[in-house]
Formats: sequence, C-alpha cells, structure tokens
Amino acid sequence: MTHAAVLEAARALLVEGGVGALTMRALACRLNVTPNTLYSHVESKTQLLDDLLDDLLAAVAVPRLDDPDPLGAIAGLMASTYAVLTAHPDLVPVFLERQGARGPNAVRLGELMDGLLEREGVRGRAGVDARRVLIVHTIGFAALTTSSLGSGEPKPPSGAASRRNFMRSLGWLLAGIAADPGAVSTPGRARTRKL
Amino acid sequence: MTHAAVLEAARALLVEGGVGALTMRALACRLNVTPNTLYSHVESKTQLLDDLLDDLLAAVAVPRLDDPDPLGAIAGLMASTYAVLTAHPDLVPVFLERQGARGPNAVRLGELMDGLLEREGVRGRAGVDARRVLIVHTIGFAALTTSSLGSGEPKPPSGAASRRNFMRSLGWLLAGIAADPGAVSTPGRARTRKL
DNA sequence: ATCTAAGTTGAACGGCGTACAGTTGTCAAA
DNA sequence: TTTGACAACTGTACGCCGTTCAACTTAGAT
Repeated sequence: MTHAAVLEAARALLVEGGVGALTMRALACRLNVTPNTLYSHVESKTQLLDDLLDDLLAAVAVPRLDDPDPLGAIAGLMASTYAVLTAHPDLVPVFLERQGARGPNAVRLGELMDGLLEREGVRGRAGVDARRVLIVHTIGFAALTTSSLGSGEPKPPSGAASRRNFMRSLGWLLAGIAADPGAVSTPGRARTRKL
Repeated sequence: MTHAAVLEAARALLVEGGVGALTMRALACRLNVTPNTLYSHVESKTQLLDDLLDDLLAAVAVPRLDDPDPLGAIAGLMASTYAVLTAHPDLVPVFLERQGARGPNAVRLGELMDGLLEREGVRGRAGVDARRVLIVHTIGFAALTTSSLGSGEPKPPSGAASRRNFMRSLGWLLAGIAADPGAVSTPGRARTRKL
C-alpha cells in the first residue's frame, strides 16, 4: 500500500468507469482497505487528481530545445500532448476543471514551449499569448473530440479524422504566430511599465 | 414558484458562489422552500444546468444569414459567443462537462454557422470540421481565459487583452478555413461510401 | 358540497469526501 | 528480551449531496 499503488488503482478505476467511478470508497474497496486508509497516502481527492494529471503529462514526448525546426518541434509537442490527452479522455474534464495542470511536468512543458517560441522570435507578451492559444487549442480539441458539438452529425468523427483536423488547424495557428511575432524584442527598460 | 423563478435563483447562486454553490438545497433555501419542492418544476439538476446553459446561449447576438460578409459574420458570431461565455465564467465548466450544449439555442447557432460557412464554400465534411475548430477555439478560450495555464505569469492577462488574443487567433483560423475550403462540392453518389 | 389535481412537505435512502480516536503491527533502542 | 515510538490501518461518525415517496394542503371545476 503505497502512494504509487493508490495512483495506479485510481487510473484503473478511471479507465474502467470514467470520472464518476473514481470514488475514494471505490478506490479503497479495490485496494481492500477502508476509505480513510487512503488518507495516509494521499492528501485529498483533489491532490490525487492533480497527481494523476501530472503523471499523464509525463508521458508527453518532448522535442529537443535546440531542434533545427522550432516551429515543427512545437507542432510535434502539441501533437504528442493531444495524443496523450485523447488516450485518457476521462482525465481531460478534470484538466479543464483545474484550469490546466500546475504540477512539475506541466511547468516543464510550458517552459520548453516558451523556449521554442522564443527561438521563433516570439517572446514577452506575444509569447504568453501564443502559448495560451496553443494550449487552448490542444486541450480544447482533446476535450471536445468525442462530442457532436451542437446540431446534427450524430456520429462524431473518428479519432484519426479528429487528429487530422486538429493538426490542420494547429498549422493555421502556428502560421499566424510565426507570421506575426509581434514581439517587443528589446528587453530592458523599454517594456518595464507597459502593463 | 415557477420554472423561471427557479432558473433565476439558480443563476444568482451561480454568480454569487460559482458552480459549487449551486446546490438543490441552497436553491430551495433561497426560494424559501424545501429541496424536494424543486422537483415539481425541474426534472433534475442536470436538466436545470442544461436549461441555464441554453438560456445563456440565447443572449448571443446572431448575424443575418445573408450578411454580405459571411466570414466577418462568423467572426462576429464567435466574438459574441465569447463575450457571453466570459460574462458568465461559472457556467463554462458546466458547458465543457456537458460536451457542448444541445438545447434549441445551441442547435440554432450551429445551423446558422453552417449556413455562413456554406456561403464561404465550406460544406460537408469540411464544414463539420470547421465548425468544430471554431467552437473549440471559442469555448476553450472562454474556459481558460482566467487561468495562468502552466508555468510563470502569475498574473493572468486582462479581459481586454484576452479578447484581443482571442480575436487575433480566431482570424488565423478563419483565414485557414477560407483559404482551404476542401469541400466535396458535388453532393450525391460521389461521396456516399467515403466514410 | 364534493372531487380532482397540482403544489408542497417531512422523512428518509444511499452515496459522497473526510475527520478523529483507537487498534494493530513493525522495528530500533535499551 | 523487553519497551516504546511510530506508522499503517480500522470503526464510527459528521455533514453534505441529489433524489424519492407517501402524506398533506389547497384551489378550481363539477
């Protein structure tokens, strides 16, 4: 009975029955313990979910910061993130509810992205905006990839079709970001008091 | 004590304390009634949330289908949707959880959008994809507009800055959609068995 | 005056996350 | 070998949740 065992059982519950099935009581039952025992290994259910989230992000394949093609590297990074998220669709709503993960892996990915964007000449305010756009697009697509979204089309598109659609629109966004770096490229006093 | 009164009180609770504060018991208390009374006017809490969602969508300003500038009309439609959603940020997580509203107003907006896209030459599979991209972008931005999203930047951007960022990236997406209609413009037997 | 149907209520069910006091088992220090 | 500290675990319970059901009230139609 360890922290890791709890996480693993939680993941199993999530896969088998979705978020609704992940209950401290069900979790305890699966581990053959009483519910309160879990609190010796997990601070709270919220913390447990955060741990699951960050574990998920650990599976994202990260490009090298010095990749010769920064824009392509970013595309690959987002594609990998998308793949990881859609592979575990049950966690995505949790992700949204938390307003984005804040664990060490999330931070690492964010910094890597900033580095790659900077190599494209996108930094400062523009960098923050660009990261936001890309993350919204990726998480949003992952979150809504299995729904029919409004009228008609009762049959949601296949996973492969969704992925193609994701990559295509991701390309549009990257093109826009690259075409308009809009960066205040001179750091220092020039941008100190600009909001 | 009517359906409308319940909805109104629910909205008030939502504004005052977020989703967590919207409880059947709290709702009943605010209306000076016992909790079970609510079930004479509302089928379930889920249905109540759906009603709130669709009510929200009723506030979206819709362009005319025969607007001389379809692309601009779509941009306006998404901008209005974004404004409405960000004005009631508490409902956006609910929106996400429901995987997009399915009420009559949502259907109406979806159909209007399809009509406008069609006038841009985007129809069929491409139309569905385009609608998906635009909805993801809009709802995603509204959902994540108040978070810091990963590393750094403890101060989230202001509402106006977020809106500018939203509109700018929306423009990139619309440009991509318009530049590559990718439509199978000949309906009929040619595309019957193409999945 | 009587019947009916809608609105409301008290009480309860089962489930949730979680707290607290007490029991067990393990293992180092005496 | 005994003792004692400490971590893991349990029984029990609290307060919350959404929801149901039989009973009661009451307004309007017959």
